[in-house]
Amino acid sequence: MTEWRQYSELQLDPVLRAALEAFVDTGYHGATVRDIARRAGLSVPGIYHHYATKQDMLLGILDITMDDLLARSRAAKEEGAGDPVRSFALLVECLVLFHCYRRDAAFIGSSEMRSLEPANRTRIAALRTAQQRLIDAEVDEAARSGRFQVAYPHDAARAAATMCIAVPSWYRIGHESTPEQVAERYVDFALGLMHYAGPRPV
Amino acid sequence: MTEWRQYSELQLDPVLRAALEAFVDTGYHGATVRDIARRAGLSVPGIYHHYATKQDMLLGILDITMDDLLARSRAAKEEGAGDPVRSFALLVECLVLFHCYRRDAAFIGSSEMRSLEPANRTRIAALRTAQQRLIDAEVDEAARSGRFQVAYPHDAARAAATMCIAVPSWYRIGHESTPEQVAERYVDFALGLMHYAGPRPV
DNA sequence: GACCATACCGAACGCTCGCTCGGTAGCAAG
DNA sequence: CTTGCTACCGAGCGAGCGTTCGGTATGGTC
Repeated sequence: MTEWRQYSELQLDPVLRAALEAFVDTGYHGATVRDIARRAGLSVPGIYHHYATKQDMLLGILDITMDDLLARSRAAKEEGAGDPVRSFALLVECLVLFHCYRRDAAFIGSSEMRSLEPANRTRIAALRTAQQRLIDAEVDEAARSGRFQVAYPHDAARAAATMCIAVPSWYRIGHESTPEQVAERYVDFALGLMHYAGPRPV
Repeated sequence: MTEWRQYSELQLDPVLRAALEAFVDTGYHGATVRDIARRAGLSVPGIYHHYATKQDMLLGILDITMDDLLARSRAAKEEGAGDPVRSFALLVECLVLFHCYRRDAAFIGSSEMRSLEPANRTRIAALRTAQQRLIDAEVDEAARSGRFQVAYPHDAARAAATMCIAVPSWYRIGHESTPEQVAERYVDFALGLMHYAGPRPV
């Protein structure tokens, strides 16, 4: 994954695609297997031929989504290797692009964590923690070298991440701004939040 | 509401208190009326003596919560009247304190909007829009006078608000930081996000 | 003492839920 | 031309859902 800015349609089989639509509309508990089947153009047993339980559908969506995000984030971070301010800016850009282009999946990823059974939640939560640590590491280093003037680096990193994660709550494709425009603005917001005073690194 | 920084236990009757607990644990659709009844120490018909439907319980919680937030926000804004930077800072402080002290109710307020029936959603959404407009107005004015160096004031205001609204996703009372400490840090983050360079106004 | 409103409850109604049973249709391999 | 595999479906199971019915107990009013 070197082209982390490049997005084509998310690769989901028809069942997961239908499940994702249903979960976005009514939430995991509110979505019925009959509704998912109708959206997929299948019967209810047709759905169960592919996935053993509704829980497995949620888990499948979240696994694919988090793998995609982590791969892109690692590539973005790599692009700025050696310069923590630049790496941080690229991570924010990546996070916003992802939450615009993968809006539905990203939205489910943050809103339906609690609908996972404990063992599944533990696994997915670990992926989300890994994602946050990528950001924390760059902020820590930029703060240590004095380029970010921030007294509580982890709090600041979390604040920056959460404002990106909230993007799907208001953005959708077709919005007056493109994902690239939103990402550019959010990089600027995030650097400001860190009280970064130098030149914009992206 | 002049003492918008003061918090005592949220005034909810036993049924709404139980419903709020249940909604936080499993979400609106995942919570059952039997579960709410058990938490309230009542039978199922006992619950229906007080509220006609489960939907009315969600609506009651959201109404009380949004009224509380809006009253506090208007008071906070008033305290900085005449100085938009100060008003904005007070609004952010108020928003963070609220999302710490009223964590559960605030969490439901942002996560269960989609579980409201259309007519109810419209009403509550209007309250949330009013809340956002309070912030927008101050950011607009601070940007117009050049004290906030931000090219897209509404995007910046939304970014600032969403990072505050996300606080309940990680904070709970008993956290190593007090609500007042979190609020102070977030005011600093929000002002940085606006590229504010002057003295801290709070 | 009759009346009424408030605050509840045991039992159950009709429905929908996640999920399964016992199939069929199509197709490739032997 | 049988066998076996994949991809499905009509019908329905048992459980649990939101909600309701027909009560009872309590306490205040005239």
